[in-house]
Amino acid sequence: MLTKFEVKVLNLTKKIPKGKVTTYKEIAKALNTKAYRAVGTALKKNPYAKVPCHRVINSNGKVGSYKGKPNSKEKIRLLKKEGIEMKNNKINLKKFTFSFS
DNA sequence: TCTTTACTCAAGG
DNA sequence: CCTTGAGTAAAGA
Repeated sequence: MLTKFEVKVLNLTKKIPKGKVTTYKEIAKALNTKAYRAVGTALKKNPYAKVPCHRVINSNGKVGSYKGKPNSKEKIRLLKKEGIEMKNNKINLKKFTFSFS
């Protein structure tokens, strides 16, 4: 059962274009809320294949967690494959952060 | 840079 | 009601 909040989060996350990444903060902002943590909670609770959770990272440029593990190598590698440049496990937010309108 | 603390809110117990 | 969580920001060391 998905809540309204989760639907919003998933919807936005699905809109993330390839080669781009989004931060939890941006998503929360797009939802007009401050529930940064709730965003992450919603993503982890919804193993929706259509949702590229791996494109959602922390505002500090780190990938944060994925599949319940911090700095998941898979996530990093996948992002890198997407075309995201990285600096010692950190992503260039300035270039690859996608902003919602 | 790292750690601690405070803030915040949804979900689960 | 209390704890947890895929966070963020500010402050201190």
